[in-house]
Amino acid sequence: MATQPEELFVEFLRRRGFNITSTRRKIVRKVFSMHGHFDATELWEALRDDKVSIATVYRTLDLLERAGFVRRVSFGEAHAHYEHVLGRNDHGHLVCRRCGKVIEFGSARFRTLLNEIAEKNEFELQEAVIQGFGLCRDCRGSK
Amino acid sequence: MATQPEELFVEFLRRRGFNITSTRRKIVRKVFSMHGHFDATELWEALRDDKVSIATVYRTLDLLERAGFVRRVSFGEAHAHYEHVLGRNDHGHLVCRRCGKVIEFGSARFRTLLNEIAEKNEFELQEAVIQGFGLCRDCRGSK
DNA sequence: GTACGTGCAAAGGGTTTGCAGCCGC
DNA sequence: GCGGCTGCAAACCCTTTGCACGTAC
Repeated sequence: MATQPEELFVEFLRRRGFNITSTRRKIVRKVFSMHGHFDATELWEALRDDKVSIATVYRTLDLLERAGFVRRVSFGEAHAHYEHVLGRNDHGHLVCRRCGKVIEFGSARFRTLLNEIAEKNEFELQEAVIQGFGLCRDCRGSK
Repeated sequence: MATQPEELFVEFLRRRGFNITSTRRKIVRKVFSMHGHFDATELWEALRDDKVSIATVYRTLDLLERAGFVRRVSFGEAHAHYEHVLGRNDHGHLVCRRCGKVIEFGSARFRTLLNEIAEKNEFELQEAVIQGFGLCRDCRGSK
């Protein structure tokens, strides 16, 4: 049984009847080599040697998101950011409004609370977003 | 001392040296007559009789956001949503991915947890976003 | 060989901006 | 009257899409 992201994605494609192409392999590989968060353009630039079009980057990110390999996150900017999901625990973000730095923290306790609330509302919870906005240590002083 | 949103906003404008215009008054008034969440276009349509341009709607929303009268919220769509803030408690959202319904819940306990985490990271917390995505009661069945 | 995937360029949708005229102060 | 405010239209940016060609199967 496959455990590498690339192979897991290939399995996903096979199971769903999608073609397994070298472009898709290159993109997944790159996605999982990215540290932290990235947007579509950053990913595309990281792939410049592979001559992949930005359109295909978007299409593959969409596929990866549906497959649950990648999660779209929003840091208050207009455009989307992504993070890969495999082998990561639930976590939230503290986002600095001044320098954009993102601090992650475990969000298990938030999950528990939110599950209670979802249950009370007969809501089927699929995903939780826990984020704090403000100023990081380095930026507090230079207000 | 003013307590109506419109008068509070006028005070804010005066204090900051902005002009108090009839357009700005119309927009605040309409913002605080909106129930729940709205986007810029919905607000603009609600103002159609007042012949306000969409550009001014955006500019005034920006002003209202800086003044802390309005909060920008993201429901996973590409464009921004807003909600007014005055006289409202901290709350989070459960967003239905199928029908878009938004259920609000009190988020005081989340705040407490998040404050602890912020403190540990020497992070100055200004705002918290607590959101759950999934399926509401009505949409669970018709999956 | 057929259907799906890709690159390219153009279109799309939400948001911002430059500018000329208008209005608050 | 001056400087900020507004409407208009054009510009912007990120994202999606139509189409012709390429590639997996």
